[in-house]
Amino acid sequence: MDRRQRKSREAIFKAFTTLLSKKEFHQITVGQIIEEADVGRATFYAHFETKEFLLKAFCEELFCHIFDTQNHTGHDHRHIFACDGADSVFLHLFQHLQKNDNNILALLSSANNELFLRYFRSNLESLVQSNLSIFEEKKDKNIPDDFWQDHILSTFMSTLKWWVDQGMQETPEEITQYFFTVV
Amino acid sequence: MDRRQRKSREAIFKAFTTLLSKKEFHQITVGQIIEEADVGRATFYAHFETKEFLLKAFCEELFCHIFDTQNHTGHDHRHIFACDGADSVFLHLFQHLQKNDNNILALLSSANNELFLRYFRSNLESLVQSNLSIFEEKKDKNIPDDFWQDHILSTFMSTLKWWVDQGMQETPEEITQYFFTVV
DNA sequence: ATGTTACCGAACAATGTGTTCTATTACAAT
DNA sequence: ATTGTAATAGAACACATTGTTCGGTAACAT
Repeated sequence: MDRRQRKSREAIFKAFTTLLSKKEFHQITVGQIIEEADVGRATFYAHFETKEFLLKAFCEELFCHIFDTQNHTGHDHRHIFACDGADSVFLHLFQHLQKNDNNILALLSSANNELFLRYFRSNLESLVQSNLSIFEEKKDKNIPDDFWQDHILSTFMSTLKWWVDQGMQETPEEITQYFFTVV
Repeated sequence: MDRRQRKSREAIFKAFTTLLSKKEFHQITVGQIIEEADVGRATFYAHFETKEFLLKAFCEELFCHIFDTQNHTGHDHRHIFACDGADSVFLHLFQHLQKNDNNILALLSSANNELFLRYFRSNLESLVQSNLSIFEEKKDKNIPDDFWQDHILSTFMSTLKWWVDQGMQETPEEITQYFFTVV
């Protein structure tokens, strides 16, 4: 990719992150983004159709980074699926989130970001699906599979949200224990 | 209240409900509301500061109707707290929602309405608080009280959302059973 | 060195918001 | 029934935001 393109794209992402830490998504304007990013208006629209597409691209990069199953060799970052052995993927995910990469928590805790939460949830969905066996013993036979799956997903999301809203005072291990206790 | 005022207010509420059943909140404009309600622009702003305040007022009336503890005598509507005896308030709430008063389900199932969900949740909060004892036996002592309370609340919300999104094929009794099973 | 491509900056139309004004009409109280 | 009050319609208005277009400039790859 052209260096200029990359620079503009990154400047926009950076500006977007900065603004997201200060205010909600829907009250951020394109004008603010391009001012913060110091790029021209036309440049923004050359990169992203609308503000929503920016969020979409932003989430995709973020979730790719967090959820991606592939190991990027030569990369010091360990993906959650690369974890060796005993730890649950959920603990690993909580640990990962605690680092607050890319200021992701600002998105989780701010008031309105249901779009972000939807992306997060849908990315988490496949993770839960491939780990359903962990919860098999806890499942009651009287409830449908998809309801059960939805419940695990929802419980993870609300646990995470509760953790962040409370200021993340618990360790990832504790929060994982809470999660497994209630589910 | 002046009959003209009441008429305008109701016309706006009605138009708002109609529009909400067709599209998401954020893509409804004031222009569309006043056209549907057939009131003047200035009239709308004489009643509501902004579109958000309209939603706020709308939710307050709705939740007052559903959650209010007072019995309006001479009113054929039975409030959930007026239920006599054995049934849980949660079953009663599911039953109530099944009737789809005021098209409330359009708000629950449509894509973006996190504002509505927040109102719903905060209204439900006190209901859960005053019924915490029901779940006392299920509570694990290793988790904090507020986490437990948040979990019950979140589980109810996600159960309701799942029910609506799936087309409400289960009876209120079944869905209540699901709810109590997973919580 | 050259052709391509992204960039800036400004201007632009289109849409939506919230305010203000005047004239009109419904209302309530006497 | 009359009269003063208050809500309304309707239009105009300033303002903000969106997304597009265009010409000139500078960075890029080869």
